[in-house]
Amino acid sequence: MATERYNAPAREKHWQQVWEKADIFHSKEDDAAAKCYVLEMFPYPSGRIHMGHVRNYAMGDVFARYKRMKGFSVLHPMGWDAFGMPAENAAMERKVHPGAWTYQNIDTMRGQLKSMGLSLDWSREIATCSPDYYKHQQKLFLDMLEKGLAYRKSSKVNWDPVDHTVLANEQVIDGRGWRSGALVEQRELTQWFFKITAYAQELLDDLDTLTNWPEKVRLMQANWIGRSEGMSIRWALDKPTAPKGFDEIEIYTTRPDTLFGASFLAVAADHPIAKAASENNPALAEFCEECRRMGTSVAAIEAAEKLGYDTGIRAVHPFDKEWTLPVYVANFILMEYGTGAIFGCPSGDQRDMDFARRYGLPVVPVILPPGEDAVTFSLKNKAYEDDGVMINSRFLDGMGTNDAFNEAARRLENQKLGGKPQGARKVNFRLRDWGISRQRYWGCPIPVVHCKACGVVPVPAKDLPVTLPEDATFDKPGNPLDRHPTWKHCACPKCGKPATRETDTMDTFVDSSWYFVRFTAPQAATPVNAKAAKYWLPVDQYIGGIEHAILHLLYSRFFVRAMCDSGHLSFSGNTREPFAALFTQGMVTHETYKSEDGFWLLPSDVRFEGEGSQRKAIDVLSGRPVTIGSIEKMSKSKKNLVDPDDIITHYGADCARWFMLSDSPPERDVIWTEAGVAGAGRFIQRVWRIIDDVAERYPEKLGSKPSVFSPEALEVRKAAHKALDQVGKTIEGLRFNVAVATIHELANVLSAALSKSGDGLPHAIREAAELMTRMIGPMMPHLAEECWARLGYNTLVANEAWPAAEPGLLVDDQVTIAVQVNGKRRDELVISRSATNAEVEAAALKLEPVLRALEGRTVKKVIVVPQRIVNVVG
RNA sequence: GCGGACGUGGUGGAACGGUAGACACACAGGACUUAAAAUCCUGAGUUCGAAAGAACGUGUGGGUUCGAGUCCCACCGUCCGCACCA
Repeated sequence: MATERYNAPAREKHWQQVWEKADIFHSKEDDAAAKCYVLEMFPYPSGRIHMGHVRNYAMGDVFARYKRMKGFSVLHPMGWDAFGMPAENAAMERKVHPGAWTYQNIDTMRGQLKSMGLSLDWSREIATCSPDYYKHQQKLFLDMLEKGLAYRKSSKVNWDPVDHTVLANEQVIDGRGWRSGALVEQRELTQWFFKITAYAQELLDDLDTLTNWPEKVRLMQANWIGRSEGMSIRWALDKPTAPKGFDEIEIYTTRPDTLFGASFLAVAADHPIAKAASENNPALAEFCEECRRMGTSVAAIEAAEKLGYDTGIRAVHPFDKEWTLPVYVANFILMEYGTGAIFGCPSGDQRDMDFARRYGLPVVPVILPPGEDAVTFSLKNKAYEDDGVMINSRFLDGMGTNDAFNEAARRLENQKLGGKPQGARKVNFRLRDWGISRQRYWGCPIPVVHCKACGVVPVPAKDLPVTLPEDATFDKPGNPLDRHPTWKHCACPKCGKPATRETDTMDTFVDSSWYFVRFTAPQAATPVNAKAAKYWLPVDQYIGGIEHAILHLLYSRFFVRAMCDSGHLSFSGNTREPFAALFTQGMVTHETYKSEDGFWLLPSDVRFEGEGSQRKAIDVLSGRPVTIGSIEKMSKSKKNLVDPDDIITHYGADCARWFMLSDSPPERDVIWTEAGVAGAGRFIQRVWRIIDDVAERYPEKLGSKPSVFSPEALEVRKAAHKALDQVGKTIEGLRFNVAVATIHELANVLSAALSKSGDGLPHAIREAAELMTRMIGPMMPHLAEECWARLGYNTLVANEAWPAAEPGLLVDDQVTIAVQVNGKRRDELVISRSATNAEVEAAALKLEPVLRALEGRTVKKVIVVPQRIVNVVG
């Protein structure tokens, strides 16, 4: 019998050394084998790994190890998303250089990840802050610049007054910086942009090819891209009322069918006409200023308030020269979308309705909803925005919405204003170009030079990388590169005269938009090694947090396309998608604890008394009661953290991995509980005891199959092979919690079998033990090695093939069939698998509970689903 | 407001339209022990019943079906995303 407990922490170190010495996770391009590129989103080196990392990397590792065992040539790399603000904040607060801080964190976290026993190819490790990485990124930038995919323009930007930097629209959440939480201001600055909008249609269309992505993510991206089909329509302005130099206004609409319901036009505060009209109208100028101030922040909060100002200008209806409409400046019109001007149809749009009611404008219903009567139909204050039949619309009357759209469009296309068609069909996208300029030090320098004579001059490729100066200062806010005494001064690459470097660095999302490409050839002299990229890409299974559903994933999808179009990359298939399959795992959550005086407490500072509703928490230090709060995502601010290091040194990495994979479906949040971890730890000991027991009793490696198996032995064999089949399938589908349950079941069977006897049972038990050892290999790799060695093998489970289940053992000769009467289960029937429907029916009708349930009624019908169920209808 | 997901025992959760509650946690009883821990065995959806058994059970109400946790419709609740996108 097993005497010693399995000492996980000690044995895990041992097996990690064995793996490392054998260098078994080193991946190579092997044309003879099918490839599998498994990738988890690489971490930001914040200092220490957290439980979210443990969960993410445990899942990826199970998949990678399983695929290795299945014979795939696996690429499973790791690196560091190493540029970004926190390093600069650390520099400011603690007077350490961002680089030193970052690399120190990387060292710590690399050590932590290694202690998890992940099957990573560490020879491919990359850090995006290394010039070895970002010099290639600068080359990519230059080539995108040449192709017109990177450009500079002046634009209103989101300025974060705390971080002193520009933010992309995606980084502004509810009017606040995603990192600092500060209210974002609008500023006019010249910025670098990537032309992601050039790919809007392709990025949208190709979402359909991503069938192994969560539907939710595809939908979120589609909404973000925001395609709409409509028309731009030019309206003539009524001469006497128009400002100087303006004789028409162009609006964008998706509903030209509702033109006869129009009662006003509205333009954005930044619209040229609004500006012109403001010139000799101080009150209007003040109103426009007010709108701008509301900008991103307050507008979001006071979304309900629709305000406008009548410019006095009147526009002529495109279908009726005698009909003029007022032109307003309105706070709910965005200059950035469409043409920054609309026509308002109050009956067909709720915003327009609100506006019309506020300013006493006419409301003419033009669409009759299905089932309504034209005579009695009225709208009150609720617009009808759906389809219906046109009314009050002259030549459109009686048409359906679609036909009316087309008819209005046709007429406008053929109708001339100023010699040009008055209307044109137009597709509009919500997606805007990606602003990548950041006024920060710790990022990839944008490799261009500004010359008074030559303008913007790209740094020649031979002069790359443009590296960051080591001796920057971080003692005050603002851009350290800009205030550096010498760094920005250089000679113009074109004319040689004194010039200045670009001091903006790139958004760190650029770094993570192609790291998965670089992993395929991390030491290549060019950004991409074509052969390696062709072999490994796309990523076969990408795993990460749902929080990147839009930003990182959309940028990456854009970036690989830009890399293709600038000659760096080519895909063999007909889509250009970087991630063939995506899985978004849930968060790790934990209870929160608050002391009497309102401070958050770490779980390790709290002890518990009582159970269930009587459960009370007590502050370990003060002995005073603690309020148990809601279960939330583990975060530094709420202190509901459990340190992975503590778990790994106490219970071992396998335990942490196993717990993370147990119970909760991987896409859902998992609640970290002490009891759950302890349970996982107990199971590890149990597996060890079982294997130790088997090895003690049956020390011989599995030999040839005996000719006779007792029923008990056969049951064990069936259980083992069914489990093998099931575990393989569930890992394949990333349903780790089900795989865990299956292994539990097998352990139960195996442990029970040890107290039985019968022909062939030793063989069956030994076989089941050997199978189970390999089955746990992907999930608890260290324990598997220990068990495998105990079973007498000197090979590594990590190098073993995933065993093939015997098909004959996956099906039963005798099947249990449920017997229902009128859909209610009354009994069950054990019958030969090959029994005919008639035999099953006959057997079912003899069952006593069936007869009882029929209560003498005649049988009307019997439905037999072979090997599953019989339903007697009576 | 719009869009989406989800709702199953005390808890986490299983379940190709076919025996609901696998597996685990927690719980209770028992064995082992001087005792405890560890371990092993047993029990358990709810209600009625000593038991056999019966009725009711997957948020609520309808529907489709021989049969619904699963499909359809409406509602309630929870969570997430977007939010004046014309």
